[in-house]
Amino acid sequence: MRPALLENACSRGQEPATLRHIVKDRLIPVVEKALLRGVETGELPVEKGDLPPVVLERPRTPEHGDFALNTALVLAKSAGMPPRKVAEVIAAEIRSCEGGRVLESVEVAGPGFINLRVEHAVWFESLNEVPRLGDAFGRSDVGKGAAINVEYISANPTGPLHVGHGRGAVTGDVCATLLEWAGFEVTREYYLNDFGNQVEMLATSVFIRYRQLLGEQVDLPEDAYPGSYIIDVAKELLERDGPGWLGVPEAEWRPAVREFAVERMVDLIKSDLQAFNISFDEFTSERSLHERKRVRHCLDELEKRKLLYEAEGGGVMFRSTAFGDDKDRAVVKTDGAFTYLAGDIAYHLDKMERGYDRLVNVWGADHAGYVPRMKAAVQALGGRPDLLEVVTVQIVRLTRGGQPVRMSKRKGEFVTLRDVIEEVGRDATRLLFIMRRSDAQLEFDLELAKRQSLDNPVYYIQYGHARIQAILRRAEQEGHEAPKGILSAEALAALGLPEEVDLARRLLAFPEMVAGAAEALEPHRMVFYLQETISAFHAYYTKYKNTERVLSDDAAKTSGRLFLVTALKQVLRNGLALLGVEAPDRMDLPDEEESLP
RNA sequence: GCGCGAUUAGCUCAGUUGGAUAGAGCGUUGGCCUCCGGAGCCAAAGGUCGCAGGUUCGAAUCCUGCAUCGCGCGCCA
Repeated sequence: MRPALLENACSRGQEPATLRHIVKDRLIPVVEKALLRGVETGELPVEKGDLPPVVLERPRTPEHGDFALNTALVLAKSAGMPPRKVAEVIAAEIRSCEGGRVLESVEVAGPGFINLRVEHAVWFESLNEVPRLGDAFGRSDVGKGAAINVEYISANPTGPLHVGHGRGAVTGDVCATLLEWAGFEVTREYYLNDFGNQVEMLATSVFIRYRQLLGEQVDLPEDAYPGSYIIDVAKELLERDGPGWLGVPEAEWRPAVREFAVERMVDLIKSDLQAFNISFDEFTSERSLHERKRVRHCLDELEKRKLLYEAEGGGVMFRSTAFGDDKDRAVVKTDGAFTYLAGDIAYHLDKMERGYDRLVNVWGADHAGYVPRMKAAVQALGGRPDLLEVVTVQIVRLTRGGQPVRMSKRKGEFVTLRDVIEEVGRDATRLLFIMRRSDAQLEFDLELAKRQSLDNPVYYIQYGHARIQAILRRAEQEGHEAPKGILSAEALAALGLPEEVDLARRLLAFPEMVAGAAEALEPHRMVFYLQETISAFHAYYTKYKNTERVLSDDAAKTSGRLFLVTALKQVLRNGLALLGVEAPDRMDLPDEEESLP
């Protein structure tokens, strides 16, 4: 049975699947109706069309109620009335429309805000959504099933992933998951640059190491890949094929060695990704785009639109300036070969032709200058200006105990993603990589990251989950009845401490937070949400540990609090799952008395 | 030189798309365990939101200019 308190004369039907905030979604129609009534009665001297959309903001301070409405401030000018006067009119309409069943109070405050305070019971009742939806609580369909392609990492297959790739990897992965939760149909994609100079240099590097292994005196060229993993590939090549490639014309060994090396590198990258809990739906090969004549096809499309022209010294230019780029870009070199850009445009055309409604690229900041020409290309091929969104990820500054870790690409000395995962752990690495806005530089301290203490946000968050599990285990041992399904009337009545209301409010904001983070492509919001929510729980726990415990002789209170804590556990689990981070049932304490004789 | 990003507490960073008295963690100082996990909590101190204008009921947030730092500016990929 649906609790009567939530039934409201002014509310209109909402499908649970579209629900983003169960309480807000009930209040907004009330306010809308109140505003319309004000206009109809003439108390609000504005046109119906001038009414702004109703926005319920969450005030910073609790004294300002649960939601704040700024409509009066917005309307004051067009109504020709003082803001507070407008607010009084609106507040009165809201009161009469709502009837005092959901709202505890409607107050005019400050310059003309209307502060709404929701009945405590409404918060707790609404919490029934959490067990009802379980692992799906937080999902919504604001994306309406639109197809969205998220491309990330796309590192050249010329070596292991490094730290910078790692940050892009988690950013892309969590953005993709957020979008899934927000109701998009998501494809995770890796663009494999297995074509062009860099992979040719990879082949060259491997072949030289191969010759060295066979005793030849040859030096590695200046711009070759110096890493020791190249030697490993050369050894594998020797193992598989023997010394037979020596003395063979380049035209013969090169394709074979290249193919072998790229395959090894892709395997290496895939195993790095697996260790990082990252997976893809599609790997699209640049080479295959050329082989399938997709690049030629793409240039034909541009040609049809009269957007190509011959350059002076030969080659072909793309008129990207027609779509806001600084200058036109070459797509065919003077030697007749396609440029990298030509392939990348073809790749984006390919994605467009596969029917995506939105394209998201996660790129390193060093590619930021590339964004205007890619957006120009997408528009040139008939895409909406906002079809392509690019998230740029700034560099990671790696430190150890505050001291910068020096990396030399020239000498092949760089810290790989795998090194970091092995040193500090997968969960810590993932979470710390996305706790900052992606377009801001990130300092990553290896010492701090692997410390298993409060200093480390990862352990702080995971500890919160473990602590709740400990309480639930204790409840079971002591024979308290586990809350299932709907909160009973008695248990509901027993809840009401300010911290309990606050927790309920936070939990119910979860779906909205997920949808907002997805829309903005800002995964770091999730980390902050979890941190703040757990912090609120720890404060509640500590404050009442000697007075109002979760587990007590009072059956109603115990039932209500177990319900609340179980809902909290569910939200933490869902949030951590979204981040791809473990939610441990217990955490082992480090040895406390190591110094005992 | 041009473009992009950044500039908020001693340090690392948030700031809900323009809201009310600008927040968190770390660090500093001082408190709280007859333990539902103290790996926790509370409190205090700490600010010219880089600078100067502008937009409006209202600006850390939007616009312009300037300063500083980083990145980019190839018929490389």
